[in-house]
Amino acid sequence: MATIEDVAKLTGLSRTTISRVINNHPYVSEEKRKLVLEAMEKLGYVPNSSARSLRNQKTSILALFIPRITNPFFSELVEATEIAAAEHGYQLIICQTRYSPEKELNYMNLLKTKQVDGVILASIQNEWKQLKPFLQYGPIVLCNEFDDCANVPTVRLDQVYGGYIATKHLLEQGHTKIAYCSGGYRSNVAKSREIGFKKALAEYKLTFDERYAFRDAFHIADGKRVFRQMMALSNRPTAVFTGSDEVAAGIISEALACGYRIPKDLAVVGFDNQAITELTNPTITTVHQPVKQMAQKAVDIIVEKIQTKKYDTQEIYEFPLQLVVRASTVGSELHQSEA
Amino acid sequence: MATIEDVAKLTGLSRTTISRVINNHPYVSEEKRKLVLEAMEKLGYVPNSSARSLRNQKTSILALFIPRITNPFFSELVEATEIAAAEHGYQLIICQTRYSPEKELNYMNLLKTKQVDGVILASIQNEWKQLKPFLQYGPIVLCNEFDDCANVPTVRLDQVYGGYIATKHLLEQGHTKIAYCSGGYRSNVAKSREIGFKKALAEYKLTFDERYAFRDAFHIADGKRVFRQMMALSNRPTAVFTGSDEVAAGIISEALACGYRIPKDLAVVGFDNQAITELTNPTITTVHQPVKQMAQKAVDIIVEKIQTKKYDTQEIYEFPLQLVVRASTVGSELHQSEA
DNA sequence: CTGTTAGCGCGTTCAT
DNA sequence: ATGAACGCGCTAACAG
Repeated sequence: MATIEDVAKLTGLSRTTISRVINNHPYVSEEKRKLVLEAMEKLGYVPNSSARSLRNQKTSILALFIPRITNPFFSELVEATEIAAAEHGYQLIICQTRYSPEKELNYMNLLKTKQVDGVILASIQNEWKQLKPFLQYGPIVLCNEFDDCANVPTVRLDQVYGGYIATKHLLEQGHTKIAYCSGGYRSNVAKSREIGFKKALAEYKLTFDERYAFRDAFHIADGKRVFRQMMALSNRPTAVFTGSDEVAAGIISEALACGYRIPKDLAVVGFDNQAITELTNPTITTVHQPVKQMAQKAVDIIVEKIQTKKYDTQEIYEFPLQLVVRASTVGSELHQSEA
Repeated sequence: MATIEDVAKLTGLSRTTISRVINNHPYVSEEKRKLVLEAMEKLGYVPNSSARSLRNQKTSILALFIPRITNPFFSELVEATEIAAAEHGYQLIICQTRYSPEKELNYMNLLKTKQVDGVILASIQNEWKQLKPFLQYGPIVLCNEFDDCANVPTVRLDQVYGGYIATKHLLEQGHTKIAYCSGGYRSNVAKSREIGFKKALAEYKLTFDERYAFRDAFHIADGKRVFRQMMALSNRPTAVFTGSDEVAAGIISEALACGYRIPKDLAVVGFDNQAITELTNPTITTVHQPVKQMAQKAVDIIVEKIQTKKYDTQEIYEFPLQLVVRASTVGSELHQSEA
């Protein structure tokens, strides 16, 4: 392992000059610069990251918190975040909280121990007051998930609007008995969608029926379960809003297996616009989320915060959502509403 | 930011003693140990990772190389690897090569600059001779992808057998014109499956028809394209082997859209046993890969190599694959072969 | 333009 | 059982 000292010796220069060449400092003669570069090449020298991190108080690593990566929404978020981070010269450490507040808090120590320069929270498992103290060690940026109490930059999507347009679409198809699915009680994303859902209902003079609410639907299997629960109700819904395409796909799958027809017997709208929405039969009406833009913005922001060292600024960046109409809500026998 | 020095001052002890407490060394009186622990608590002290990394020549970070994380197979691999790494006290940096040899080589510098303690390659974009020189900086373990020239630990699956059982299953259904899809020419995983594919054909006295081979199928869209290409052939295949469930799903989707029936007009077998295999209609016959075990083993191995510092040992750990028969290959009108 | 020097925060001989 | 002192590899004053 060649060190900067080895390069200095070989060239007969000082460590400082070598360091200047490494960091592209001015005031190094072209002659010596070439000499150094050659020596580095010859020795296979590369600066040691740990030493640089210690000296510069900077690791060039970001941590991204997600519940689980096998959720396609988060896969896409990780993909985009990793690419954006790389563009800024940052590496990305993945932290899967698996919906556990303890694991989340534990991973937060990465910031405290200075193993990462900043944390991007794409999901939140603790109360903000639990997380807030970590702000003294480095920047935290919320991306996707949010918390009104959090005095940090937040990049998010207009989930109220998302819940609204999806529900309104169902209402426009003539449905009045619409069930509601979401993933988790704790998530503000889910809560916002529910607000949008209710808002749409209210516009049609309908009230929210708690018997139609299923707030613990995350996976495909949950969708299948929810379908059976819905069909067991005395006054069955004719449409269902879900918080993810996975759940929607599960509902559709179970419905078909039970001999029901989609959307004739049950209209289904998903969320996320994942690849499966075009593979199931029928294809799934859903809400598209601009994940790439959101991730890019979150990285841009955190990189800026790392530089300015001002962490407790509440800035909100919101991106719009878009309804994508497919076959799970509009059959040929029904009137259509949107292109 | 409290340092070890601050704790020393507060307790009136030396830095050495504090360090001993941090690292659970013996020869520290219970009395002082408690004193130190209290002081650490009071100051909110936590050891600085960069300093420890520099001093110990160890970062406790692993790098995992994958082409792209949105491929569900790799999502699952990342999930399992992150969990296994955490169990060993390691963090995981994600490196998406996006099938680019340059990006792969670039990420390899993480090992050279000592930013990570080891590299797990789940895909390979370069010739082994390009990668080999990095072995002098730290351990490289192959996981999933492999290379016969590579003198490093390799954790892999029996892909020849995987190609064999999937193809044999199709042959047992009476098919004789079987197309072949794979992802990439470079991958030894794909090459192995092709060997198994041909082996099964040979047992049935059939020869491989190059016109039936499509070696550039990765995504859903590729599946759709391949279906159209197959149907444009003069002597159409009646079955198709694919290297991923995504491609299989794409083929099925396009086939149905074109009015064909699965498996009656075309039997399709996928690979990976992803969630979508149970969502499409018909469900997809596929090959299950024990990703979790593979990831766990790879992490165990690399952690061991980091400790022993012996990197160039060619050890091979192979896990078996399993055929999962679903509806895309066996219809009610066909004779069935396996439970 | 270049070199000398002093740490960044920690762990670890080697004494005592 | 405890401490003094050195150095991991690098960068940033400060001199010159």
